Order: sequence, then C-alpha cells, then structure tokens
Amino acid sequence: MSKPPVRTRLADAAFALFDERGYEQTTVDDIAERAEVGRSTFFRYYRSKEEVIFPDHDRLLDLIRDRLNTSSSGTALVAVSDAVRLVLLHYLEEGDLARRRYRLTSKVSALRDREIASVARYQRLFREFIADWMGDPTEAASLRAELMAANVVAAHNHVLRRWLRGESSDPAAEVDEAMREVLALFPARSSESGSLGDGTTVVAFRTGQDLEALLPQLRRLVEEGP
Amino acid sequence: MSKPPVRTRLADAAFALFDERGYEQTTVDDIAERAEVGRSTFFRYYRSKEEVIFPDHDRLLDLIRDRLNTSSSGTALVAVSDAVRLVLLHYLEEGDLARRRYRLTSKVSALRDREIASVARYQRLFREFIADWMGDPTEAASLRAELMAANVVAAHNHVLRRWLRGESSDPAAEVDEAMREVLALFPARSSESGSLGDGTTVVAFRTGQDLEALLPQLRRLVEEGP
DNA sequence: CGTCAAGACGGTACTCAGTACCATTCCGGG
DNA sequence: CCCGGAATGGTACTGAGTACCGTCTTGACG
Repeated sequence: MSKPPVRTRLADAAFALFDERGYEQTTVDDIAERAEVGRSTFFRYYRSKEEVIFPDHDRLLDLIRDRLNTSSSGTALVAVSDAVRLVLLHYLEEGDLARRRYRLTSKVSALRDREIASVARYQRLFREFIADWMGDPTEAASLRAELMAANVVAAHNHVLRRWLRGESSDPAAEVDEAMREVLALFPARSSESGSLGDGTTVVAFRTGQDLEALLPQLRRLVEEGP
Repeated sequence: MSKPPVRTRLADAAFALFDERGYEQTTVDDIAERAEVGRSTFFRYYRSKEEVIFPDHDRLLDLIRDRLNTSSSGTALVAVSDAVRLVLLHYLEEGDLARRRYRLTSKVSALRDREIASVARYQRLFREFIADWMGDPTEAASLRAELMAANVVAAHNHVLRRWLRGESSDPAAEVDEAMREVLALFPARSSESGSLGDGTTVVAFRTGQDLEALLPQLRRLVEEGP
C-alpha cells in the first residue's frame, strides 16, 4: 500500500496544520515534515504557502476565458452570467474543501486579500469581454461594462458566501435568481436584440416617488427607436 | 537648514528608487540608506515596504466610516455615493503622487493586489452600511445591498482610473454623472420615500425584447402597495 | 546649570518565505 | 547491466519583518 501522491499529501498536511495551529503559526517546514517530504519538494508543487489553499485559480480563470471566447449567447451579460455560474459550480464540487478554505480566509486577512485579488481578475476578464462585445468605445459604454462586470461578480460572491456559511440549500437556484436580478438592472438595448424596433411600448412608474431617479432609465428605454 | 521629516524622506527615497530600479529590485535597506536612516527606523514609520506606497488607506477608511455614521442623506445609496466622492477627491488632491502610485501598481502585481484589497474594504463598509440602513434582513435585500455597494465602487474606480491615465479633465463632474447612472439603476422604493403608496401607476416595456429579464424589476414595482 | 525621564534612533540577531543550485536516488528502456 | 531523465533532498543564500537593547537627544523641572 503506497501513500497518496505527494501533492495531495502536502495539501492534506497543510490544511490539517492550519486547522490545528492557525495559518501564520504553521511554517512550510512543518507542512513538508508532516507530508514526509523535503522542503524543496513543497515549493515544487506549490509556488507559495498561500497557493496550497488556492491551488487552481489560474486554471479556472483560463477555463472561464475559453468559455467566454467560444460563447455564443445572446448578449454579453448573459454570456458572462453563464460563465460565472461555472465558477460557482466549481466551488460546489469542492464541497467541504471550499468551506475549510472559507473558514481560513475569514480569519487570516492575508488570505482574504489574496482571494479578493483573484476575484478581481475574473471581474477584469468580464469587463474586458463585455467592453469588446459591445464594441462601443464611448465613455458611457465603458462605464456600463464596468458596472455589469461588477454586478455579476457581486451577485456570484453573494450567493457563494451564503452557501459557504451554510445559509443556502440550493445555491444553483439562488445564483440563477440573482443573475436574473442583475439582468433586470441592465435591460437589453434594442440594437442588441436584433433591431426589432416596433414592439408595443408600455411604461410603468409611480408618480411622486423619485421619478427623477427613474428618468434616465426610462429615457433610455423610450429613446430606442429603430 | 534641517532636512525634511524622516517620514517624508523615506517616502521620497522609496518612490525615487522604485522609479529607478523597480519595486522588487529595491530593498528596504536601499530605501533606508538613501533616506540616511537606519533600517529599523524605516519599519517604525511604515509597517511594510508596501505601506510606503499606500500610507493612509486606513485613515481614509476611518474617515469614510465616520462620514457614513453621521450621514443624513435621503437614501443609503446617496449617502454612499457622497462618501465615495470624498475618496475620489482625496486622490485628486494627491495629484501627481497618485499617478506615480498608479504607474507602480500597473506594473507590480503584488501592489495591484494590495490596492484591490483596500478597495474591497471600502466596498464591504458600504455594503454593511446599506444593509443596516435598509434594516431588511431578507435575502433579496441583502443581495441588493451587495449590488449597490459593488456599483458605487465600480463607478468610482472607473472614473478614478480614467483620471489616473490622464483621460479625464473633469473627474469630479464625471463621478457625479457616473453616480447618477448608478442611482438610476436602483430606483428608490416607496417605503424609502415615506410610504406614499397611492400614486398613479404606469407600466412601460417593449414586447418581444427580453421581457423575461425585465420581469423581476416590474414585479417589484407593481407589488409595492401600501 | 545639572538631572532625569521619555522618546527617537541605530544596530544586532533572529525567523521564515522564497530562490538557486547541486548531489542523490529511483526507475524504465536499451 | 547500464544509461539518462525525472523526482527528490539538502545546502546556502536573499530579503522582509520582528524583537530587543543600548545610545543619544531633548526638554521639563528643580
């Protein structure tokens, strides 16, 4: 009976020690020792101490990038929503491992910062994808892309964190609902849905209730003639 | 003629060396030496090498927190928008220093990550403030708070980065416009504007154009009876 | 003017992450 | 059996960050 592969042994040892003594109190030597390997071997499998906890962020980012590049969804926002659902599913598959990681990142600010930086890379990818997709180089379009990306990521994080905290029994359904919420914030423009400009137009609002705030959105809807 | 204060000398030396050799190629010893100070003294003024570049993020965060706590704006989102404008103005006051920092963070990923982590702290603060302000513990409200915070921060970052890149001549006006855009995404609810529930109701949409996506928003508007 | 205490400063020594490099061992094909 | 490459372990180094201690300055007070 041979031992499990080195990479797995290292990860197991690391998580066990982090749970026992805490992240900062655990040295790379400790991890290597428990995994019964040399210190150099640790750094062959993981570039840093942090990477034991976030092993495949790079791989997942590449996967999402490919997904977007081969996407054929109706709108950029829908494509991105679909892509981000993949990320959530990835975490769900990790199961308990994801929750252990969450407990660690909740306690250790250095790890939380790293996690946040990773998420920002997704957001950047989404922003660039949406901006490219819109093909509109104006400042307004650029801001819009930025907002869309931020919303998708925020919605994802919201659902993910709920699940990680054990507050969600059906995160897949929740993320779908959250994405619908986001989609609703950014109604598709007529040019995006194939220049059918002749549908019935109806407008709904309550007078006397921050009509001012609603105006830009209504204006956008109304001005979109063929 | 005495020299400038130690803290200033250290910062000047650090930025000069970062420009000359790059961030990673500069050691703390180098900085201390150029500032004509001992190495220990460097760490008395800055907790880490990175902190020379981001000296007052903590202070600014506290300032924003106070601002929010003493705020009396009409809605949570407006209060947060006002607060975030303060952050932008802070950067504008820094002037060229902010641009030098931006050039550094653009090149050195470790610094970019740190910057992103700081921004995330603002976003968290905003999210908690909005959630508290709404006082609505439901999941939908929680998501809404998350989205609002994300939008405000994204809009701010968008304008700030444009200015840092020299693409904006009037960032103050741009951030106001961007915040209007964000406000427009989140129309105030009736309960927020004083329980006037008896206004005229009108509804507008284009059939055949992602009506599905618009539904949640419309439903929300319609269901808000007294 | 002398004294004393507090703070600023410099220096030393340490831990630990991460890198570079080299020697050894293991293993499969020839 | 032999050879070559891959995996491994060990050693030595750099540099960030921490702890601690001795020294020097400074200013208040008698």
